Amino acid sequence: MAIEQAGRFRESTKRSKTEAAIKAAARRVLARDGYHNAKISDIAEEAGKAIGSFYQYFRNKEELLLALAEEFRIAVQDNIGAPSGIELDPFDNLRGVVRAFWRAYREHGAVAVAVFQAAMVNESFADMWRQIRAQGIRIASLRIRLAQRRGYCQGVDPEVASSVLCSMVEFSCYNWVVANGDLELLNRNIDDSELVETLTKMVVGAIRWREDAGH
Amino acid sequence: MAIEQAGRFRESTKRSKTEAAIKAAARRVLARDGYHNAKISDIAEEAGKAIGSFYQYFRNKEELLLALAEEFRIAVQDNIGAPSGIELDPFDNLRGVVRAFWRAYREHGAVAVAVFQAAMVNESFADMWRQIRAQGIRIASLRIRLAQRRGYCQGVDPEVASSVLCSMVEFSCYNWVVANGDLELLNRNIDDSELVETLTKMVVGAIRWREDAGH
Amino acid sequence: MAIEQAGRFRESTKRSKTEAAIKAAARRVLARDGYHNAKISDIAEEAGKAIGSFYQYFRNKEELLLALAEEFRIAVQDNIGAPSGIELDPFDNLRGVVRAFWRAYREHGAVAVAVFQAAMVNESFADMWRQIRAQGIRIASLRIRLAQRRGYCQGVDPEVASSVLCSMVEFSCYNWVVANGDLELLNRNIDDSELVETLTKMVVGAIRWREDAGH
Amino acid sequence: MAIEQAGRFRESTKRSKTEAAIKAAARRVLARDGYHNAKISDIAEEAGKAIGSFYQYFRNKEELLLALAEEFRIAVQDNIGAPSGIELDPFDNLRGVVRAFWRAYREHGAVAVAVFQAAMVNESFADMWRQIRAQGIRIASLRIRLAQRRGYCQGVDPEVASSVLCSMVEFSCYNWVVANGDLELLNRNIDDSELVETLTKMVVGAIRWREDAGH
DNA sequence: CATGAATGAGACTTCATTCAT
DNA sequence: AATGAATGAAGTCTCATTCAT
Repeated sequence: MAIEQAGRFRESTKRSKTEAAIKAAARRVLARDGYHNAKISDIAEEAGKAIGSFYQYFRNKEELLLALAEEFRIAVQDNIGAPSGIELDPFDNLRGVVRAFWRAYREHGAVAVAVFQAAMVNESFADMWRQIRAQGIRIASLRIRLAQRRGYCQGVDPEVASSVLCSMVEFSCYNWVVANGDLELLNRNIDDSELVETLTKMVVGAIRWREDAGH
Repeated sequence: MAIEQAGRFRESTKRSKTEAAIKAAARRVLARDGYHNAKISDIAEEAGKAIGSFYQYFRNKEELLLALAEEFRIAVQDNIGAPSGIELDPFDNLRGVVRAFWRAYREHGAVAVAVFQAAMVNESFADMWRQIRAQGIRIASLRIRLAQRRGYCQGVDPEVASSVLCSMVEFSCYNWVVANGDLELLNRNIDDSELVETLTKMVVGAIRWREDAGH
Repeated sequence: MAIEQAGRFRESTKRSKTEAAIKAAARRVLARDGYHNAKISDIAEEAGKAIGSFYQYFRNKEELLLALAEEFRIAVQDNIGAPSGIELDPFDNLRGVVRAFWRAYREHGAVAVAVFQAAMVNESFADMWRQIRAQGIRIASLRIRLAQRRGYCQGVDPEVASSVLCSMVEFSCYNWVVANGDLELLNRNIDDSELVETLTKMVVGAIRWREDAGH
Repeated sequence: MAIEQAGRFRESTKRSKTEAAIKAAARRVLARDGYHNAKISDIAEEAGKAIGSFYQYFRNKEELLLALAEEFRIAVQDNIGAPSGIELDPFDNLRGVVRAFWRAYREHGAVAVAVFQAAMVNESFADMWRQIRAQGIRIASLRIRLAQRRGYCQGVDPEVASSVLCSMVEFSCYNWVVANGDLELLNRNIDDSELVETLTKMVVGAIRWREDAGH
């Protein structure tokens, strides 16, 4: 029985090893070629496996991306979710969220972009994309309401403002993290921390204003 | 000679008529199907022309998009660039830019998105995309420098801040204008003017802050 | 205008020529390899066309067979339908039907068999097959009712008897016409007319009996 | 030695158990999906065995079907062949044969159909099919000769007539037994015994006629 | 013997592009 | 210039078969 268990264990290890190899290869190919240019055969080759092996684990490219996206979603949640003490100052809290998002993007950016690309062409990914965004918008809108109770950013709809906030963070990360974003443009060496710092300040600024503040 | 000129005129008119028909059809198909799903044959059919006619005017889909993008760039410039009196208050000025961008996006959104999609897959479009962004970043960074001279948003790099600003505007527009952005999410009837209003307030807020402002 | 018409005529001629070439090639390949072994590429090659040309005319193998089957159905109708004077002696009439069916099978056998093969695997062809059979059963059952009114084959259901009759004719034709049926078995030179003659006699015999006839 | 024998016995029992499970599963899958759609993996799964186990007992799908077909042939022989008292009236005798065939078909129809399907595509199965038919034709031709000696069905070749007879029986059984034959068509509840009864009457009628019988 | 992951040949299908009319 | 049939490269996916455990 010990042998049988060992056998099973070894087998399932082999199975998950191959799957992991394919996923890892997929992330690399996705990062390199983008979702639309990523061919199954390239992914298999990158993984050092036969094409058929891909289909042992995923029905097609969509299902693969679905699996990767799930991992991304979990990563974001793990980074953001847990310590988001609502008891904190809403601005400090937002700073934490931005940093967490940036970190997740740094690691899983290729997948996030791939989902985004797929969403442009495929309705089920468009849905997933909206879900992910909705999650972010909900989180941010809570902070905005808190800020409003303290007298800030009066007269704007919290969800709309939250949508803007998310766009700001997401797309900044996209343009900085993903292939040759604006950094090349800026032609200067600006390190991660400065980017996040500035982004955070502006996120906070975008909701920490009062109508009556003089110019 | 008069006849010849008339002939040429008629010819070029006819030529540009077919070309215009194809471009118009392309815009519709792009809006409907996205760049990657837009087939040459679909565009030709939508234009009521034969496939061969497409190749009479464009070498391939890229060239077509290049032409459309050029029109988009001009439209944005016409709306924003020229008369943007730098003499104005930088915040009022930014408000104008945001509104202009929104208007351009409303009209040419499909093309903008198509260029964006193409940029994810094709290096030459990625370059074009960066150019377009650079244009926007340069414009915004001027306003930020002005604001900084008045004591606002000290301690941030104007180009980085400008990059964030552009991301905020572009991606908000993207998510609102393009197919079922966040609006569906919000599940509420929010009209254009409120969206732009909020976006503008936040854009301004994002740079109109002082470190010493108490909570 | 004459030129335009000529052009159109020439073009449409070209179009239908290619389609006809593919259909003819398909019939040959179907006869040679059977439905399941017939590859699109083989058909295209046999027609001297590129694979892509096949798809210009048929969405897939099913649609091709559908078209061929329609021609078969029409051929059978043309051979049988028209002169089936119900005023004739029912037995003479049946003889004519058998001969007509045999002739149709001789010419379109490969298609008939292909439909039959496809019907074993594909529900929509199974339906078509049942339709074709139903047509035959209806025709035969009329003759059987006539025969019954004259006192023959009492006590059997006309539709069931008709089903048997059709099976007899169809499957005899199948086994004789299609690749090396029973003829090889018989190892003798038996010509068409004797086969049809015997088949006809037995078809007639199968319904021209009376219960009271002594052994 | 006793132990060794016991071991062998147990082994061979186990062996045949797995083999039997696969065969039984194959019959079910064949009935459900047809020969061409029946995948090895489906059969293995249906048997609750691993794919590899299939190859322990059969070299491929053909060999499996060969084995099943052999069982079918034996079943038909057992039902018909052996004790078919030639001393009986040839018509009574034919009735018995028809009933026997119908019974065999009812039980092993799926295999018979599978062999038939395979014969359409595969020369070695075509051979087997002809052998099986030849067997039936030989049996029936004997009865026909007997009938001819008594003055019936003069002027027809006994083998050809026998071929027709076999086609009638086989294909009627096929159309009635196999998925949604003509029964659906008839749209009526007709039970087995009536079908066999009618089939038998017509088989007999098909050879029990005299040229001189008046209309 | 049993297992089932790995393999890759082979079939299908799409679509950008060409070219003869 | 306009047309659209013809083309075939390239990608997707299936499934019989092998082989290491």
